[in-house]
Amino acid sequence: MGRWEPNARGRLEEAALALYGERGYEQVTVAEIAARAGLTERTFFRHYSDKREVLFAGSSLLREVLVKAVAEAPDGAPPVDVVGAALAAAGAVLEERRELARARQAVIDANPSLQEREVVKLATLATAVTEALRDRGIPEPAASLAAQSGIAVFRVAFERWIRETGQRSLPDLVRESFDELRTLTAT
Amino acid sequence: MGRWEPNARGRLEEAALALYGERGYEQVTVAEIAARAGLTERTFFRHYSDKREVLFAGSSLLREVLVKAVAEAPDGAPPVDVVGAALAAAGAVLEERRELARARQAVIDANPSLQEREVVKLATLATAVTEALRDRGIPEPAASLAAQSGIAVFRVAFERWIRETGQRSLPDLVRESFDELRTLTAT
DNA sequence: TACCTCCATGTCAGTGACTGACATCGACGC
DNA sequence: GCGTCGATGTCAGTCACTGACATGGAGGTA
Repeated sequence: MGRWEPNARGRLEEAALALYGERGYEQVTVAEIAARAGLTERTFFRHYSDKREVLFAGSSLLREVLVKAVAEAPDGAPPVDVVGAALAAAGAVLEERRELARARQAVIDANPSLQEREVVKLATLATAVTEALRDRGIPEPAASLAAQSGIAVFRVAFERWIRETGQRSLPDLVRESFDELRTLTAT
Repeated sequence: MGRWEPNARGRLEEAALALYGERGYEQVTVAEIAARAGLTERTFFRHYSDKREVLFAGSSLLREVLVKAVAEAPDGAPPVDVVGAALAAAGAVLEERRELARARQAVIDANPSLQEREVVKLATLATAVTEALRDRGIPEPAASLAAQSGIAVFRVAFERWIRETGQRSLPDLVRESFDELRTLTAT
């Protein structure tokens, strides 16, 4: 057994989400989060660059999944389909963490500075997808347009998925929202 | 004459831009900005919610111009033209402050946390335009699409305007970029 | 076994952004 | 003249975030 309990990051993220949910983001100090995780404030800042970032660590996983899915799409597939498949893959990742995602989103929705960070993270995802598309040889501005529209679709689907008590899976909702965009732009 | 020098906000903004430009955003303290403006740190925070906001105060003027232009566009004009006219109006506002805009953008481009705030401000502008369009009876998703594409066009034109030493005015560049978008989407 | 290096974490002392409470004092209306 | 108002000052405090240095188990090496 190590000198320290394992999975410090996991404990920090769990503690932060719980405390932010209980008392609101601004009413929680980093020292409290760290204490709840059995760590010190200094260690928190070694893992996360700031107090918000602890809520957004998962977005790097999402980015990897998106980029990988774009890279591995069949040759010659149209950009729209490539992005659609990538978004469905990302949706599948979140599908298994629905309650977590819901709690996290509630915290973000209650605080403007967290929304600010969320917007940036989404923009980062769009940029990553754009670059992955360009690596497939898709030229601008098609790459940017497809990526940004795709992220917009994902937001819509994600919001429905969070809001509904329903049975539909996130990948299904992504496909559905995507079809709506297709319908719109086909007119 | 008043008890205080007039135009405290103007002095704060000028001092902040100058200091950020000279030494970089992070190397400047709010106390220094306030001192240069002949005020105290506390007064700075009465005018601006945080250290970044002093650079973005002008965006509310831009929002007003955009919303007003959208509202006053001729009845029955297609959304695209409404947005185009609004962007040109906003461009005209900035046209008179080119060196200011250039200095400000250089500061923003040099600091990620300022870029974060900029992204949020642009999103806010897009939302305002969307609402103004909906007030004209333009339904979703046309309103959102037109607004967001419009802001994207504005960003492209603005970047060219900042970068070029050229003679072309920002409103002209806005129209030019807008035509490029039209060409793209017409295919 | 003894030793050594690594590295995640702890400890401590800062700096600076931001806030709340209260004081000040010209302008302005009465 | 007098009272209110509003922009600013003053002061003390909290907390996010950082740099420098200490600690001690893990895992490798002689």
